[in-house]
Amino acid sequence: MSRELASSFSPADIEASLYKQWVAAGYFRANSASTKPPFTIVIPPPNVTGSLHIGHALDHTLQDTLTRMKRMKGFEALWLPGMDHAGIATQNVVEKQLSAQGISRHDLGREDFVKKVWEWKSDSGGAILDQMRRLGDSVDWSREAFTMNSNLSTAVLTIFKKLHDQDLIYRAERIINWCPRCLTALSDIEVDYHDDSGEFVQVRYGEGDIQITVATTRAETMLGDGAVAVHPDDKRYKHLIGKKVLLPLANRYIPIIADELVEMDFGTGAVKVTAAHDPNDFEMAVRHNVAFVVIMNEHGVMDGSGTRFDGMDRFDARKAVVEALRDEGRIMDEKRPYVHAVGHCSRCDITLEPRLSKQWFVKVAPLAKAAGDAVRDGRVKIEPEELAPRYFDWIDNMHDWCISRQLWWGHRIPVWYGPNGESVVLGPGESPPAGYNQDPDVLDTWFSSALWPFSTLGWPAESDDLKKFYPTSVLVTGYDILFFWVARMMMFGLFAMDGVQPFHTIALHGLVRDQFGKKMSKSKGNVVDPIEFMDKYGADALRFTLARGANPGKDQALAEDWIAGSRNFATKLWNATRFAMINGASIDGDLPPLDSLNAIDKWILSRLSETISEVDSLLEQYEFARACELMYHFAWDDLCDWYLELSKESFASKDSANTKRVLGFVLDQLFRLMHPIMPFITEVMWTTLTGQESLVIAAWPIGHPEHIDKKSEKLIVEIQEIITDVRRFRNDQGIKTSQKIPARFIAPERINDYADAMAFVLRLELGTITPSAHCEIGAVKVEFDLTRSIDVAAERARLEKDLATAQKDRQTAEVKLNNQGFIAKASENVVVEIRERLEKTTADIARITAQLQKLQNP
RNA sequence: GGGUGCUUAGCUCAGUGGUAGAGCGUCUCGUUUACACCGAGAAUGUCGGGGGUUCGAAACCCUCAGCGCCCA
Repeated sequence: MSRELASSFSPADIEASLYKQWVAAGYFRANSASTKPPFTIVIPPPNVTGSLHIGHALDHTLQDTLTRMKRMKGFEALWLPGMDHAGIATQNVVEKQLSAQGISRHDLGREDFVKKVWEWKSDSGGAILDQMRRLGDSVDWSREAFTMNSNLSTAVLTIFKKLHDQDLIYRAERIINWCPRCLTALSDIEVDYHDDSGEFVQVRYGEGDIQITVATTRAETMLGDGAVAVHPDDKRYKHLIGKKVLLPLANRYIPIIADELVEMDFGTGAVKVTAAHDPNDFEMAVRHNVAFVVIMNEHGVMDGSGTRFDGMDRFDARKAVVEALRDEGRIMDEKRPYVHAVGHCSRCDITLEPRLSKQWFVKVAPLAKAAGDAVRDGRVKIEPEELAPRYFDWIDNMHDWCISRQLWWGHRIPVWYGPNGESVVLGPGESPPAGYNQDPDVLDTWFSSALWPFSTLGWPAESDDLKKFYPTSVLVTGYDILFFWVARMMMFGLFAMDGVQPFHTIALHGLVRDQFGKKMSKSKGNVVDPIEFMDKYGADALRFTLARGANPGKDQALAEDWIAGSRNFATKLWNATRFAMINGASIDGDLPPLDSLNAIDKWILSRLSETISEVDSLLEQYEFARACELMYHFAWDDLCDWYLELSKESFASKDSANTKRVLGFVLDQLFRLMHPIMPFITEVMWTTLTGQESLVIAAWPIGHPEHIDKKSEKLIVEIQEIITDVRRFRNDQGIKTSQKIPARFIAPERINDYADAMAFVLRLELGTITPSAHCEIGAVKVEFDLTRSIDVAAERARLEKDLATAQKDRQTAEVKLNNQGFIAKASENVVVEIRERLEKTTADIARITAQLQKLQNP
């Protein structure tokens, strides 16, 4: 194995081949027969129609980081990949292709259409899978799953029957969200509400003594009114309750009813009740036995009202109805535009229509109760905790779930109807009686993805995978699909697996936003492409950027500059490693005994151990951003800026065996620590450094308590202060970095031991000199022979600034110590700390003042 | 309308009671035994407003204002 790195790091050259090697070596394959403890993550299945967007890149980076870390920690780590068949989305894609050829799915027929979709899937579906390889996802490809595969379909049939047998699935006529374009029912969560500019009109119903004015945003539905409702306590209308009022245009008489659902303060306090076209009205109608009048067909076209408006599109009808009412003098008030939230199809964005329709539902109450309790009693933890109330709020108030869809692509509802209206639910492998026909509808896609944590592991079979890897360890996903998917997995998981929760922890992350924190959207044109970023900066840079921005449950802003910054960080590490290896960094043999090391070596080992322990604990708590921050500063500041600089003198002149070994150790451990976040570059650097097989299967680093050395840390802080102050002096005096200055240290022995190292960093030539200037840092004096007089003004400015700082610091310390309350009540160590601060600043002030005086009267 | 979160440097964000931080950006200087995708140094904040608790508040409590998200 070559033990030298190329002069520059080129991600594009190595990433793809490294990934192939990892897969070929089988590192990502989990073994259900293993005796190691399991660690399982199932991937939130992307849509088969989807491609990798920046949100996936974040989600996958976090999951991969956890999986890789656990694998290194000795767990049998399984990250299970797969895709969702995405009913409506996929059907839409294929239908669009067909319509380009002038064919509709009905021309093909159901069987051929479904065949077409499968063909589409094998030709162009799953583009995202290759993009996951780019990102470095360490998923177990041998277990790749798809919600429409036969084993997952078996799971669907099994649970449908089980739910049905326990009366948790029923068929009923209800108001559901209907998409007049996709021609299917939608569940509540497939509805996107956004503000539309509509109208709000008040219409006078009735004649003579019996008149009442109602307010509505959907005037055309008045043709289907079955009643007018008022609040029972509303004095304005009390006398009208129970009377019948004339419904204009339709020329029918409808009752005036009283119901507490009506808000007295809203509009006129009287509302029209259109039982077949509004969910709230539906409820009232059931309570009061109001007639259901259907006036619109599945395409959103007026139909069945028996008026001249039949045949008009719903929006044309709205205008026409208002016009007709105006002609009759029945419009009492109009607000236009009236901006209000309107439901749209989450797939095609068309305005939805509430529609009375016979559909299949899951009775969620008992399931949701169990799903809420699992979190309430701590069996499932939501991270961050702040998001738990949102979960409860939703799951404790959930409506029954409409699961039937009028589509062809999906799991067909396993219910068969007999010639006389009988019905039978079939489990896997069962056949219907002769003459029975299957329900034409398919199940909501989320029905099958709710089974994902166990259907992918072989359920309902009692497979080895299921035994080994269920329940899964953690579910990592964006808070935006907490309701869509997470809650449903909770319900079905607890139900199907006899109360065993599908995962121990739900770790929620936020959304990726643009550099100004704005939501990314196609219309704003601020959408970024993760593939482009990987092409340009490498997968590691993208991963590091996303992980570094990932604070639990919080959105993150992302700018291309920041990915470039991560690339710079990768380059920095590369160059540092190259330099270290040229100077003989080594992992051969044991670390030298601690007491044989100099303070610089002891310090970096101490810092390394602290960093490892803290990063480990942060990653275990899903605190990716903070973990990255620590790694970044350890690597760049401690290691590159200080340790390597302070060690150069030793490499250049002395026996540096200890430092070479320590440096090798530090790099080895650091690469292990960073590998889960930046797998590619760390793999190349580590295998080159160590000559070993792969970091993917290397052991995770652990902190060494015996390496923690506060004394050395304190000493190095002192040395850093001295170096920084001398650099400031040189800078203020306009002395070039390259110019060597004769100098000497007057310092205590513990500092003086490192005079050579400091001199090397500071470009000082130590020796006997005639000083013409000096710096004082606490008890340390550094004298220089500048062979010219110093810039007095610059030096005075520098000292005066130091003086001001010291004075300010002393003052705040003094104020505290003069406060009797502080002395009496503050904790001992805080008081001691402030006393020390007072002493130090007092000494500093005296020293600086003396220097300033000398400057004036040399 | 109900719930919930946020407001800290020019920008994006950390910071759960003890001298205000990071990255990027800005300014000055610089090619010295890794690295200009770099180094050194510097500037920059009455921590949204007002009240309270406390010896001490960016942090805890109350209140107001603005912004955002979820649900209806």
